[in-house]
Amino acid sequence: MERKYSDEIIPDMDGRKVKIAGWVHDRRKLGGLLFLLVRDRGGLIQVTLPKKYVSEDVFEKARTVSKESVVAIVGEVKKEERAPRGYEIIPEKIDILSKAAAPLPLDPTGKVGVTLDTRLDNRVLDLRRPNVSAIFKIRDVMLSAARNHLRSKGFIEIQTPRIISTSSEGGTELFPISYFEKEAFLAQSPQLYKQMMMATGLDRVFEIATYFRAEEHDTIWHLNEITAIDCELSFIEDENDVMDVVEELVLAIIRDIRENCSEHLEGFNIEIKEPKTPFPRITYEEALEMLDEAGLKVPFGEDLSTESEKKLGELMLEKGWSMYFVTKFPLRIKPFYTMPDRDPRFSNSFDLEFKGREMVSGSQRIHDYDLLVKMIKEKGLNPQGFKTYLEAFKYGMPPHGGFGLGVERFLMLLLGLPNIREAVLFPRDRKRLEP
RNA sequence: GCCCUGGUAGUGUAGCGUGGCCUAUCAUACGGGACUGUCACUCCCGUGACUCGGGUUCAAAUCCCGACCAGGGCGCCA
Repeated sequence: MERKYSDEIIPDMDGRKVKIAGWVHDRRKLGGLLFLLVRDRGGLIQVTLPKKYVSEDVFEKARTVSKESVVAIVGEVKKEERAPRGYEIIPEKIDILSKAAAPLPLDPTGKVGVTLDTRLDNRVLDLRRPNVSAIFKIRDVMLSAARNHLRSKGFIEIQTPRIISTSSEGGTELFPISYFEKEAFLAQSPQLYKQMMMATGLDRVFEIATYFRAEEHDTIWHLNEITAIDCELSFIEDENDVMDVVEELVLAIIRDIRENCSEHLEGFNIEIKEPKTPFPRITYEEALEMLDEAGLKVPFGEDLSTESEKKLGELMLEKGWSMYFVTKFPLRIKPFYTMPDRDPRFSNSFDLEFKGREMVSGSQRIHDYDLLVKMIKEKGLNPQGFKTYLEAFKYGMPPHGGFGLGVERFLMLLLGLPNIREAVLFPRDRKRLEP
């Protein structure tokens, strides 16, 4: 008999024999009456066992089966107003496919609290909780929305190497790995490769992939293994064209989630609103002025501290803006490939801020070979290490720009998750390598 | 890397300031029992813990030192 999911059964199927399967979520014993709540991907199903009407064997199995055991049940659908879904199953057969050990290391029904550490140690059980798995159903919609949107805008999806040689954009630390007789590293971003793609004539590319950062940070906001949506596009005027792409992408994702995730969003105490558009584009200098007026001094030329970034978020939210760009960062604090502004102190760069946190970072890139070599040297890096990257700029490179969007950060901010680790199935941080 | 806070049954917690009355609280889970409409069912009985190592003291869950682990903030970083 074909298995049915709980949400495929309706009260009108009264009298039909069905097979269901799932985990024993809870059990309520009332002497001669026993309720078994079975959880599957579609939710919970009530299996009702009146002692008089089911076989002794079936009743005994249901009475003694441990919570979270996997069961398959064949029974009759009974329309019943007193049951949670308007129907219940009266079983004629119960197979215990896998017994769960007791007691459980955490409570999937969520009756008692549990710390994040315990949850992550027992992540598989944790993910059985509907509120937890909902995050990943939403994440799925997020990435699918991003793909659909970008494709509709003429971007093609690419895959660049995760294993890279020494040459990199500098900045963040890399994880070294052993690659036969050579030294190699895990990719921190697809930056150099996606730029090289601009010299191929593909014009617009995107990549959704995992990257590795060997930073020893330890916050609710950082991971050592992250997922990013990276885009790069050619023939732009300046960074404003890139910001247009970011804005449309972010809006497309939020709209898709609002449309398709209402069920998954139920457990979150949050209403996802479409941010006010167009997103303001305030320059670094303007941001500094706003902060100065609010009593927060940021030394000119320095990056915004966490405190000032959060403060700026508050100031913007007061004006009704939950999402906004900060543009024209000092060239000095940006990577070598960032296009300088007409005012050489600044750069054609931007961050997209959401709730006072950086979620996207992007810029117009340098497409001129000589300027690029000059900037590499100015950053104290050796052009020799960027040989293959630089080759791509020698034989015709269009003006281009791009950005990277942190998927976990977006998900965390959108859903109001208290810790970025919640947005990853199996987070990797400074201390955690298991599970 | 720095600063702050914490570590008590399977899980989540109370107790710690002012050491003794802790034979360590409560909830939930777990085992047993009663119960035919539960939906955090209810009720009765039971099992189960002071992170580790030193120290102070007549006496340490409680005070001190160290280690390990965790939570938060900052830095670095995106």
